[in-house]
Amino acid sequence: MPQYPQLNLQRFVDTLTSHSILSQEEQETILNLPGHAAQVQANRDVVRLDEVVEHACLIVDGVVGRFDQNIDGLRQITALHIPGDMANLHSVVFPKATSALQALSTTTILRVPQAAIRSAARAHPAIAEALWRYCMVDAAILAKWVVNVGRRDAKTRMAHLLCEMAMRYKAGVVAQRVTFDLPLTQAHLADATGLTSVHVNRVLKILREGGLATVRSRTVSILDWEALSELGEFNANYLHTDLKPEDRVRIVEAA
Amino acid sequence: MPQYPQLNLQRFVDTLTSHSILSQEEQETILNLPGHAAQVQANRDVVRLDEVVEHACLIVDGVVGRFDQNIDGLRQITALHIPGDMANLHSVVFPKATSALQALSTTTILRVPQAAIRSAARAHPAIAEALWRYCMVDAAILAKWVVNVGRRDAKTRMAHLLCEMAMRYKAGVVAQRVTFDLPLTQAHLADATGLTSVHVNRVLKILREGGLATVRSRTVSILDWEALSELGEFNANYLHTDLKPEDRVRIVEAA
DNA sequence: CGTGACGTTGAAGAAGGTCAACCAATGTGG
DNA sequence: CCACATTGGTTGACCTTCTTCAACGTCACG
Repeated sequence: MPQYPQLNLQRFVDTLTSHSILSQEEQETILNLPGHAAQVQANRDVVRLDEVVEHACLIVDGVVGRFDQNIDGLRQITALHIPGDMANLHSVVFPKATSALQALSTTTILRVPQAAIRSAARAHPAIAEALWRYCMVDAAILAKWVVNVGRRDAKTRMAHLLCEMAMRYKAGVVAQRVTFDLPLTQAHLADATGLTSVHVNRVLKILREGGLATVRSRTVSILDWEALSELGEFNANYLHTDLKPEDRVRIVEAA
Repeated sequence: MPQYPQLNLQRFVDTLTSHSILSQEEQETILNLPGHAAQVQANRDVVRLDEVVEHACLIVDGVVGRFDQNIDGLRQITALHIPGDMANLHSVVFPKATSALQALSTTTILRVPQAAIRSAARAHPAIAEALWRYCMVDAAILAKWVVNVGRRDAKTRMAHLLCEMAMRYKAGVVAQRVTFDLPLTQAHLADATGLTSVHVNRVLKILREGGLATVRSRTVSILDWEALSELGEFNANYLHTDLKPEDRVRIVEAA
């Protein structure tokens, strides 16, 4: 299946071009990046802590979490990566992993050699710039998570997370309803929100009984987008999706 | 005072070269960046939310915080920037601010035009690379803050923050003691740790009475570095300071 | 059909928040 | 130079949220 990488890289290019301006040639350079697919079982590391990484991981299917933990082994997820995301693009500039990446469900990834990404970036400064910008969107999400975990109560936290994931999955809102696949356990949601799984369970019950959303182990159904996003104090700006064309950026002049 | 920018930019170059490899010429290019100094009073915005920024801010003196808040106006600091830090370097690739920057004490900043930074990056790919890497260190700190706020109790959180700031101030450990200037109020510490100022006060009392550290409104004295860093579960790796020369990175080949 | 992973629920307890008062230091205008 | 206001720090009493612990349910799978 020679088209396999291209097919999946297209989603990455789509993300890049949603905030950066890339010429046709530059886009094709990215589409032609090599990569080999691999499957990772749930709860297996994609990247181990302190590993020196030689590939960036494009998520093709499934979900991958970036993990850290406190001394008691209490885990905290600092990022969730879904299909189309380049999970550890930052390793292009920092090869040694400062946190582990773990598959949260059976996941298909495309390993793209950093050497190839680097030479693409070297050949096309606009690509380097777009990759940098991509990393900064990740950082903006991270900053929101600090606020979420630091200053919001459990219901609000969970609502915010569900809204964020809905937007990132580009799940369409139809008649206030949104449905998407989120293959996470309640324990994973707990690790992402800084709660216990018991409390996550109670919070989900409240959301369910309030008619806001139902979360089964694989699918999220938001029943009242308006209400849930208000509860979650959710404003999608920080995701930098769907930027108007005039808001997209390019510093490097055209070739 | 024509040497003024250079003097302060030197600290920024030092930070860059602590994880990136830059030639003499590249370093000088950064040192020769233009910039004009400005004073900002405590609690005044350096950058307003949604403002389209034309300058990056090098902190010369004082402390600046990156602020976000929940719907009730409860504030959360997502980053603290101290002298030598380029507070909003990411605005080079994302000019529109997604969070406000506010001075926490009377602060002197050096505003460096983005146009100049961009042309330096354009002329020297290694500079672009080093700036990208700098942003990724910021992001690594952010990820640690998520863990701190999400999974640690109040004492541990505060201890971790104090250790982090001590390291970033490069305050030397002398006979287990460390002292440095941290011009923050307890309310600021609360906003950084996701606690209330009342509880910050109680936690600081515990640290004081345990002989671990004293925090006055302007100076932090860590009395027992060993004990405080253990309590705070602090491991400095993520700060990427003092990398061994062979761990520093350069992708772009030498000119 | 047993075993393990995941979800659900209740009861009790702890960590931290809220409210309110008061103190000390500093600054300001008369 | 004093009256007063303001800001930041301190403390106590009470209350809420979330955690902890423990039990049990349910579904999938070997």
